[in-house]
Amino acid sequence: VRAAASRLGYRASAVARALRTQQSFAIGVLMADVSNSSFPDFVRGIEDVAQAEGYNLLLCNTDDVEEKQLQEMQTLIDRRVDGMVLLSQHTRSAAVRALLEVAPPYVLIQRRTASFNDDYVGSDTRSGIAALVAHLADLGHRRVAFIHGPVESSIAQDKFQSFTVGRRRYGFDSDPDLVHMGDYSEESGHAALGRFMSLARPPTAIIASNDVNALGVLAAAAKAGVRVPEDLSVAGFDDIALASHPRIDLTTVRQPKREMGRAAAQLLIKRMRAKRTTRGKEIIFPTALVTRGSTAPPRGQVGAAKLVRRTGGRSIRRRAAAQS
Amino acid sequence: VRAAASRLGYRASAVARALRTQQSFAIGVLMADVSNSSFPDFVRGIEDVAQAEGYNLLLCNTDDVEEKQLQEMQTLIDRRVDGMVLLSQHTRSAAVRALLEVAPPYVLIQRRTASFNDDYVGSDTRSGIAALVAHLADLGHRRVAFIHGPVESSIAQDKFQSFTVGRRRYGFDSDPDLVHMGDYSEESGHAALGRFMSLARPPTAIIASNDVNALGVLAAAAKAGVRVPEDLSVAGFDDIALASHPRIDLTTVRQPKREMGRAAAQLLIKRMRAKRTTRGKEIIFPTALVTRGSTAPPRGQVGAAKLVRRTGGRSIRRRAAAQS
DNA sequence: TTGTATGCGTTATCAC
DNA sequence: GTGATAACGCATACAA
Repeated sequence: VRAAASRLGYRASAVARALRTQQSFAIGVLMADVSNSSFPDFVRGIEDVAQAEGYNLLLCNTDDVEEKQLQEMQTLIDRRVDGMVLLSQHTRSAAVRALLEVAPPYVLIQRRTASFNDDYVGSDTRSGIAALVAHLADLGHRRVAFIHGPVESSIAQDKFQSFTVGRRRYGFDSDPDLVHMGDYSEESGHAALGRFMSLARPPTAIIASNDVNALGVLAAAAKAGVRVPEDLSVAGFDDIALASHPRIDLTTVRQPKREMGRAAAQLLIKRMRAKRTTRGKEIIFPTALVTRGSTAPPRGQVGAAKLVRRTGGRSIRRRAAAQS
Repeated sequence: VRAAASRLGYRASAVARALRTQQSFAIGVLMADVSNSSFPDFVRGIEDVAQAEGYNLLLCNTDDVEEKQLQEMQTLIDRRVDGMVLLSQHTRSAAVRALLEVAPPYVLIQRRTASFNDDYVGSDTRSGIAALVAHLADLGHRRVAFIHGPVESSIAQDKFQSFTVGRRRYGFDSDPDLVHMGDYSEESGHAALGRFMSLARPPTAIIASNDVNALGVLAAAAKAGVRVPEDLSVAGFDDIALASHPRIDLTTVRQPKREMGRAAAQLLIKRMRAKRTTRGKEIIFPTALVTRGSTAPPRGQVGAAKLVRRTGGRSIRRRAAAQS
């Protein structure tokens, strides 16, 4: 009957359907900036399962500005998205919590709120940093600088805490000067290197807040004539695509970003489909130390070098996962 | 009257409004893969103006597979997006054209369809490649290899044509072996280097299909012990963020991607608001040669090196724009 | 200005 | 099963 008419170009309106059924099959994704290399992998993972489950993604850039984030969240709510993914967003302020209160189901990635009952996908950053610190200690480093990520970021705080634990354990120097309060940007790495290298006693290694940040350190080092790893070891966190490039060859901690994005989307969709509200679930992915050429024994520590047997090429040491 | 009730959490439904007004204030963006570094900058530019104009972005990954693209396009149409941005997508096949026929306004980025009357935003790739070829010729290169992007890409074809013109002009060798049919991937660069270097007479320089592709060449060169630029000059196209990193330091052709994204969104919105249909408009951005450390005179051409005065640091030569 | 009815294109409900 | 009808939440047109 209507088959004939339908064949000739008719397509049901998803808008009308959304109004009628009260579900839009749209998922909002909030992030600081798509063009920051830290994020696209997560987005891709989210889209992988969203697409498979018939959902579309609404992308919002917040530039890490809470004001913009609130605005975009409101927009997504107005659009009646079925769910939201908050990728490394502000999650603790009263204004954000108030909006989340009236928001559709959501899941957090890379910014936890221990005090709240949210769905969360993250990675075992503490173990990752611990492995990294152990690696540097093995190489013989005792004067290790640390670039702190955004102060309000729970992940950045976790990393720092894990660093302090390791620092104590291995007897690293703990001058306040060896900690730079920065963020995840490349510029921040640039600035940090400048500060660290102008110290009376510069560090022999730097742990950056993440890979993008570490790229800034590497760039600044190259410009300043500081050789890596001969004069200075540098490590990052993330294992972005570039980190493995031979020209960069950055020791870092890998976290499976695309997988994490997938998991977040799955968690979210599950939550969206759930009839009754249950406790927030956390999925923590294991991290893995990826040893590359940017870390080596410190100068004048030739002895220590012998302690470390470089196997064939690069080595990846996996850390146990804490799944909950 | 209603002010009171409104204050207590009421928010108009964008879904209902969309149904009623027949405009969704959503723009669909189709791209191969967000996690490919070539794309996020464009997306960011699109979002800049979309956001300012009250539109939201629906993101779709097509993996450069026409089948997926068609599917996503259909989804966007079903969702009644007000417009679509086709970022380096298939645009010539009958199936795609048929869908575009019934689609809302759209704009093409980085894949032109001269035979159709579409809105288009691109960059002056020909001039860019011409400048690059001239640069290599100035350095003394006469045996220059070329990695061809996806065969169906109009941009890739443009680049190749411009290359052949320059090749003839400067009397470069024109062995068929010096052209590798590849794509924009890093792997493609890897493969190309292997093939070129195993030639009886390897090239002294390689022009990659884009920066990501060039990164693959650099990586493969590093692994194969081919020194850049001493043994081989390498150039890319795009000027992605990493290209300027001191460790990469890639000579390339810059195109203002974020600006192009912005222009595309503006063009699209203009088209969406237009009452009568007008001719398709093309906006071509100028490109600029960015000379960095990955290109140098070929071995045994010390004389030629003198022809080129490296000014201070890096030099950027701007090319005139063709605006239409 | 303020109020009331109608329709956007679906899905769901109800009667047949 | 098949077909008519209401309702989703707005905007608009029209009446008051």
